[in-house]
Amino acid sequence: MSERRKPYPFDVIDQKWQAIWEEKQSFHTPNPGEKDFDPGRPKFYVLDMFPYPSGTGLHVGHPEGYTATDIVARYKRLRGFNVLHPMGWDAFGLPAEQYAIRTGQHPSVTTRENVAKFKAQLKRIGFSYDWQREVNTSDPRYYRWTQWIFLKIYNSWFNPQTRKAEPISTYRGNNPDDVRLAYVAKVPVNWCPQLGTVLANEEVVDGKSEVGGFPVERKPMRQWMLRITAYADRLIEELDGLAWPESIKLLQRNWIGRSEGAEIDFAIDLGSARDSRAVAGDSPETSALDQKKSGESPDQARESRALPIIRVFTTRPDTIYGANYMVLAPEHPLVDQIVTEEHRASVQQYRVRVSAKSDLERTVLAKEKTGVFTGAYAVNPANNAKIPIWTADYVLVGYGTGAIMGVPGHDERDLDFAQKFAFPVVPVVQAPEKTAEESVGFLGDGIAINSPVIDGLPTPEAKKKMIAWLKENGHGRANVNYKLRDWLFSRQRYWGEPFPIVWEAGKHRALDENELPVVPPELEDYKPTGTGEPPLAKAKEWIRYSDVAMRETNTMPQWAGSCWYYLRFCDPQNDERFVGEKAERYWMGSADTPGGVDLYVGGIEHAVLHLLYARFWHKVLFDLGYLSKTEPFQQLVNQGVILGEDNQKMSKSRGNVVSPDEVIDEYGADAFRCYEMFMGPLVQMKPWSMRGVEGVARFLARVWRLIMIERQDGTWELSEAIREVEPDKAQQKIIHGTIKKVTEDIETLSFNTAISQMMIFVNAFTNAEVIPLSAMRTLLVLLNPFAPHLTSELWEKLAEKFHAGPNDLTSQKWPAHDEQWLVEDEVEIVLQVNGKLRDRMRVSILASDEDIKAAALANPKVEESIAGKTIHKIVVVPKKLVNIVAA
RNA sequence: GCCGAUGUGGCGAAAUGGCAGACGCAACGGACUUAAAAUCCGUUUCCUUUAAACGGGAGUGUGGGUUCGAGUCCCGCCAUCGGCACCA
Repeated sequence: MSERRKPYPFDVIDQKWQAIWEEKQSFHTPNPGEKDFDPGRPKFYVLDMFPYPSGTGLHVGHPEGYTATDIVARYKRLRGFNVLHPMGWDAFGLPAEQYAIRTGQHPSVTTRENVAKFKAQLKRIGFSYDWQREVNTSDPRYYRWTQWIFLKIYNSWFNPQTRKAEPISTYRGNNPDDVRLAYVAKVPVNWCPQLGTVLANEEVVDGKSEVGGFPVERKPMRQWMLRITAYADRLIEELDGLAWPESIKLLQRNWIGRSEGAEIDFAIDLGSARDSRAVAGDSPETSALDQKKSGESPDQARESRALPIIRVFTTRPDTIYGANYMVLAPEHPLVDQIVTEEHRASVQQYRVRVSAKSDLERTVLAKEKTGVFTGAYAVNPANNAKIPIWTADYVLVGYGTGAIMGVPGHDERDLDFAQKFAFPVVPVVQAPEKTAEESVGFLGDGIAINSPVIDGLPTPEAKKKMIAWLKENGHGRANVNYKLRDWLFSRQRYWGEPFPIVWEAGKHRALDENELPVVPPELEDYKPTGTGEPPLAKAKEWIRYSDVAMRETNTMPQWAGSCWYYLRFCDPQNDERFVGEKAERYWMGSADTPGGVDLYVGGIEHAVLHLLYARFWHKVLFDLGYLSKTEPFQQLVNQGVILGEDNQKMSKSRGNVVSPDEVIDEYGADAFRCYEMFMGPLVQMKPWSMRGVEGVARFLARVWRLIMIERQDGTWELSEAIREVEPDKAQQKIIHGTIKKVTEDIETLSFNTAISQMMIFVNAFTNAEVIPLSAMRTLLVLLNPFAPHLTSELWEKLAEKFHAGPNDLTSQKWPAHDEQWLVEDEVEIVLQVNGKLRDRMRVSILASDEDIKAAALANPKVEESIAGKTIHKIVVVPKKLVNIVAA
């Protein structure tokens, strides 16, 4: 490769301009109040999802989104905006820690090396980041504020009245620890033995860890949780005003999984509950998770003092007359209380069997329903029928109340279960145009039947009336449930933010803000303990906070740092505040939008992880008065995955990974950037092609040779063809057409077609004997965001010779197109007969519809086609076509 | 199973309801060259007529529909990809 002569000296040019930008700090953006800040310009905040600096360096997928945002950033600067375009490092994370486990090298050392490598690679591509704003989540000056935000969350609660987070001091209840937005709970969590840590639901895919693909088990552990469920409704509602892809909004809505329905209380039938202890139990334990809620409901206090009840959640209260059995999740705490002696052994056996199953076996792989009878019975409050209570693992302890009423007539799963265990099946909703019998298995809305209270009512009304009836009679109430669970926020890791928390006499307590940052101790051994105890527990000195207090030894998940980095970019050096008020208001306070970052580009893999977590933190900080907007990201764009040349996902094992370095070595940074954008629409998945890079490189070389010609000795000089002349009419048309198209295309992120248009421009000038200087200067500005090195060099060359303005392209103005050059005096009109193309003709733009009709009918090809037919209609579309309908 | 996205030449793709295939790749032909590379010019959806040219027909996964006119809008189906997945 190396011997092939370069089509233009991109290697020299790239280095030269990167050095100039670095030296002049061309892309540094001052904050309000700082030197050189221009308040007269509008602001634009364009952000990339910052990378985890892995040891393997960048592949060509990373810079796809980065190139898109860089083009927008450079374009907006040329349009006179103050542009915030930063980059940083999501630097806490597993690989550095695992490397440390293998080698003993401190993760901070590995991280520093990887960051240096990433940064060098990004700089080679010529991105116009403001490197003075670089942040690193593993830097104590950064994570000090991550810990500070945690304290804010810890010291807040969600007031359901105001629907906002408020300082915990405003809470009037007895125990603030019950309502904090950060709390400790012993719950079944996703424990991954291989990784030695627990994981959030969002990090578990098909029962395996998202990182590494190791099996994950359910295990009850004491962990830190963040009360994201308090924000479930707002996280759904406040998506509405955002310019995000509908598919991502939908993904988030589905993940939150709001469903409206009712809670219904089923009394346990005393006649069958032989174990007197169960009946005598005075704790109205009704739900595995929502005890607090039920404890507050007024109608329950009245009736359940003496009797245990089973509370279920259903979205179909209108089907209650069809409920002829109940199921408790195997983990449901009431199972032990209600099971009869006769069935205790089989229930116990069943529970053991279930607990040995992985999530995968319990869900995806479960082909047949399983379950056992508890021996106990409940009473259906609608018809007082005595119905058996079973336990079965198709009911999940983590959703709703962990118990259901079985309605085999109108629920697929219940029908499966009923068929397997031979329960009767009663239709209670009649499907449209079906008989009652045929309505078994019908899941949609119909008419209530066999249901005295609501007979004849259509489903929506039947639901309402049934809920009202249940409420009136003290058997239930309307309720909303979510799939979203609270966010499991602690990890058993070394390389993460320590919690600013100490434990004293079994209770947690927040450290004071001025004790931050809490820096992790040096360790010799970073290995997970394997017991679920975090590695920090090994630092015996460090964990002793005082004679009576011990430090929390869990660390925060990697998401913590990325939850607010976009805020820190606004004011990264601030040691007084997580972000200065003025800077936050300026960069994050866009007028008339709910969000602050104007354009956020990144991978779709964060649709329900980072993007949900960051929105949650943002709302808490907004509620507490620290931020200007309710949402962090106004416009979101997901770039498509770049596949290998073999159309497969890029991976080391397939050997199809392309590194930006090899591409830049051979074709230069500008060709790399342009190809990334020319491949196809930004959001689309598309395969890499080295041939394609070559094509784009040829285009850039043609631009070079429009302006430069090669001497005998192989050096380049400015072409004599460039003259200070006015472009002719045809040239004006293409110049202004290109200005218009490229401008519109950048605004809509259609970079591929913008490049196509510039190719057309260049092709049009390629063999011109005289090339107007102004045309070239326009082209260089338009192409600059895409190919900044090449255009800067050529701009300078032209400026030197023609003494035309400053020789720095970055201080130029984006051109505006002039519509007068785009209007034509004559247009081509398409002639159709019955919608089929027959001929074309040129007519004056001033021709009337009548003129055009007459000319069309006089056209010989048209005459031929309509010969012997009757004309029914003639459609004239001005400047476009004539369609003659004839038969 | 449910939800969503996408189906256009040999390939990446383009097309406010109005000339399908812009632009690029690959391929083929030509110019330049002793030769090659590079560069420049041209051809290139498929079928078909013809000695050749001019022609003719079909065509955007598939079947319908709306419309003077559909790649584009509507309904059904098929395929691929992605998400969720016993969520009551």
